[in-house]
Amino acid sequence: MTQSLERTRALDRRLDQAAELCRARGQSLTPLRRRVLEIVVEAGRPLGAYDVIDILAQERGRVAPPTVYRSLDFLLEQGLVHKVLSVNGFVACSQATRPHAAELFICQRCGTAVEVARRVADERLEETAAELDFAIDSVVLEVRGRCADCRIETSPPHVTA
Amino acid sequence: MTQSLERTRALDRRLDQAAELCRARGQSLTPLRRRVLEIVVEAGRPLGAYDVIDILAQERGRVAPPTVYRSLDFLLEQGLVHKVLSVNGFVACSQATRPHAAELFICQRCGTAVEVARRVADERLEETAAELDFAIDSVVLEVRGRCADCRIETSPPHVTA
DNA sequence: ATATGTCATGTTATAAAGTAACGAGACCGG
DNA sequence: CCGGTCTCGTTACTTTATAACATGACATAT
Ligand SMILES: [Zn+2]
Ligand SMILES: [Zn+2]
Ligand SMILES: [Zn+2]
Ligand SMILES: [Zn+2]
Repeated sequence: MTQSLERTRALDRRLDQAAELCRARGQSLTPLRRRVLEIVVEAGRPLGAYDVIDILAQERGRVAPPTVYRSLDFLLEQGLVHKVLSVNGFVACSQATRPHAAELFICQRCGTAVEVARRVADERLEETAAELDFAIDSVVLEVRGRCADCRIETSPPHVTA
Repeated sequence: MTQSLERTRALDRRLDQAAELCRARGQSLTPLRRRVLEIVVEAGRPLGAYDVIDILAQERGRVAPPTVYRSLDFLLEQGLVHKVLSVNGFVACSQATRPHAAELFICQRCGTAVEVARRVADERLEETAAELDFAIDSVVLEVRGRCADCRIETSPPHVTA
């Protein structure tokens, strides 16, 4: 668990930016919410709500689900994390300056989830929606497969819990 | 529950085709699996596994979850149904001749899910995967919003259970 | 016909994910 | 001080999904 000072500073900066973003919206990144975000950012891959609960519980004793779900819901609303339906998990947004639909490449071996900036779908998607006279509210795009590091490996998933 | 004879025949034909498809693959669409598929087709929108359980239970008494989940898993493998992550549901595939990723437009008011044939994503998706050196296994694309019928309505969701 | 194997299903129990409802403390403005 | 709002704690529960084991049907081999 020896994280470099540099990384710690970068993390703090990131959290400060998130706090500022919330403040600018008249919302507050409370200590709990900040810590939950920190946990998710540090993980670097999607975490289940109950993973977060377990981590928090080591620090503060029993933590009930609503405590964490509320914070995660808040972070979702603020666009600071994304929900990953494929794994029932939550991952930190890599570009949280404004809310957007996530486009994720999720490795089924190591569990990493890479968020892609460029809109992969968009044009044809909106065309199709227009043809259907369908009013888009949100889009879920999740690509499952093997990341560069894992595509050689034949071994079973290990997903370093 | 007065379904027209025509519709019943069309449904039977569809189920027969599914059976033939399985047979051609050395698999068997057993009575249970056929009935589960029928239920999902008849619903015309995503059903939860427990919805299917309830319907089956009216016909045969207590039905335990594994019974239905196994059938649904089979139908998923055969590409006869799709899982809809957004609603934890299962919907009949509208073009099951060969397996494919579903691209679904899901109405959040009435619950219908329209499957689109044209690949909305593809080109740019594969480009991006190539750049990441990511080996695609499957793609989840779910568009949430309001269908043509529901986009006028302001009332709350009713999702005719 | 008896044994062996495979497949589908039944059955029990439990895990994993998510939410409803209520209450207590902090904090702010009247 | 009081009333509202916001955050979090707590209890209990619902919904979704799976593990593990048992049974019955059918096919094939001895
Ligand atoms: Zn993002
Ligand atoms: Zn990987
Ligand atoms: Zn389909
Ligand atoms: Zn609708």
